[in-house]
Parts: sequence; structure tokens; C-alpha cells
Amino acid sequence: MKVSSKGEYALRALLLLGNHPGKVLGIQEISDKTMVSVHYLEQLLLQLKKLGYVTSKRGAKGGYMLHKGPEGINIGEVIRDLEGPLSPMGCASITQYEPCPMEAGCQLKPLWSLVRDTIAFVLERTTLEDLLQNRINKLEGEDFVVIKRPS
Amino acid sequence: MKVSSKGEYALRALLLLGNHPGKVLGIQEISDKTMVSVHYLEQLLLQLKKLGYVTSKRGAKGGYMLHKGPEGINIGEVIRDLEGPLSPMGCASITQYEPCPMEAGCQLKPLWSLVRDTIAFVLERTTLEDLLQNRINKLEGEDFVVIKRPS
DNA sequence: TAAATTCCTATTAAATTGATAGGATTACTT
DNA sequence: AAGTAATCCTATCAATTTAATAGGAATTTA
Repeated sequence: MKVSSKGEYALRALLLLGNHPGKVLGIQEISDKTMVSVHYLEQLLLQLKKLGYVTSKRGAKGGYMLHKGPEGINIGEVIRDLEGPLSPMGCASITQYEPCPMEAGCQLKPLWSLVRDTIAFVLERTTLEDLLQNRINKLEGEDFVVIKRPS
Repeated sequence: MKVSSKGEYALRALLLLGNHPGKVLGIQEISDKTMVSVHYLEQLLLQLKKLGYVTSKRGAKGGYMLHKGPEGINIGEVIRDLEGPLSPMGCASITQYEPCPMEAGCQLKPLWSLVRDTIAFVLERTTLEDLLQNRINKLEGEDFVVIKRPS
């Protein structure tokens, strides 16, 4: 159930950019502060650019900045874009469903679907702005939060 | 955020055994009904045996059966035993915490912790018996629930 | 024009997963 | 007691994914 370092690194970079709104940050600086190698960051940022999350400025004094506002960057989407479906199994994926020969009468699929839904619930309701503002534990106060399952 | 086929296959085998309580099932039969190769199943069942989930009977008419009752087999534990921590990142794992150089002031860790908690909430409260009885959607009506992080 | 920096493609290394092979051991059956 | 069927066990291999590396082309600033 891991998120790969690819996703982690990309989010670190997005967070850093979000923490310096309006500023163009060079890869070297991003590398220093995220502890990710310059070359690997290059690849990630290129991908994030193609996906529309960041823009770049080439040449001397060039670098990267966020393309959308942090409240418009959805963490679930970012992870999906970089790592594929949030679902633990293809058979339970909404965005990239994959059929399975055992699916009829499968006693596991309901569980995978539930896991998918809970993961998606958390990640799709979190934006970069939430992370920047440390707004993750907004569930504090209540022991349990009841969530309506999308029907 | 994937569960590997290793975990899926092992759970298929456990479900099959649970569906035939008291019966000794040979690997060939398990292979037919789970669509997993005999040799790969062998490895998985061996591991499940060492972990205490199944017992085996050797020789002719040999095979496997559950060691514990289905209500004593916790799905979260099974997945952890086979695939490692449920947490999406080592820094948020309870059972196998791994420190991270960026951890101080990390704006991601709260999210990973929340994801870990929700996944663990679902999987640790599910037993093999729940799967056998199709009791996964027992939260139906209230739909489902995400737990707040234990403080 | 020179220096700095992104852009882009290709390659390599490492880790994990899934599958395969083959023989040793055990137990049932006749 | 012998033969056969099955688990047991270790070792290896293939495929995939992930992470890291390399090197040069293109662009912008100064």
C-alpha cells in the first residue's frame, strides 16, 4: 500500500513552490530543500509541467513556479497522475477499472472497493493549500467521522 | 497504493479454505479455484503456514486447511504479514516506523498519517469471517466511517 | 557573446514481484 | 513393504517498476 518516492518527491517540490508564491525557484534550490537529486527532480518537474501543475522559465535565472493556485491542486489527482489509480486493486478502480476473471462472486472486491473509497475520500478532499496550512487534522474533535459513500 | 497479487492470491486461498471448513484442500484444487499457479501457491501457503494462518497435511490426500477460525483472521494483519506496513510511507507507519531526514516540519506527514489510519481502520476491523459472510458493507446505511487519529 | 539554466532523450542500476524448476520428505493405499 | 501422491523447501530466473545517471540541445539573462 505504498506511495512511491516519486509521488513523495513531487509533492515535496509542489509544497516548496507553494511556500514561495510568485517566486521562481531553480532546480538547484529545490533540490537542496527537498533532498532530491537535481536530475531526478528535472524529470519530475517536467512531468508536473506537462500535467499543468507548474510552469517553468528557461535560461539564466530560470526555474519553476506553481501554475495553479494551491487550492486548485488536488492531492488525489496528483498522486493518480504520477502513480496511477488510488485503488488497491484494478477491479475496484473507478478511474481505471480492470476486469478480473474471478470477479463474479468475488468475496474480496467489496473490501477493495471500500479501501479505495476511503483512500479517495481522504486524498481527493485534500488540496495543496490544506497541506500548506496544516489543515489535515481538521477532523480533530470528533472521534469518528461518518462519510457518505458515493452511490 | 497497490496491494500486490501476492496479498490478493493469499487472501483468495484463505477465502477458499474458509468456504470449506474442516476439509483438507490440495494445492491442485486450490490452484484451479483461485486461478493461481500451483508453484506460486506453494510458496504462499508455506508462508501462511509459518505465519500460523493455515496447517498442512503432507503426503497422499494431503493439503491445507485453516489453522484459526475465520473470525480470528484479521485482514489487516494478513496484508501486513505478507506485504509490510499498511502505511503509505515509512514515516507514518506505526508497526514499522522509519525516520526521514525531512520529518521535522514536514507538511506531508500529517496526510500520510491520516491515510494510514483510515486504511488501518478499514482493514484491521475486517476478518476473514466478514469476507466470507459478505459483511463488508455492514456500514451501509450510515455508509462508512473514517476514524480520527489517536492522539 | 558568455554563462546559467531548463529541456529532453536515452541509459543504467537496484529492488520487487511473479513465475519456474527440481529434488527431498512424508503419508496414504494396496 | 512398495509405490504413488502430495507437501516441503531452496534456488533460480524473468519481467516490471522505480530511481538514478549522463550528456547534449535550446533558451534566456547579463
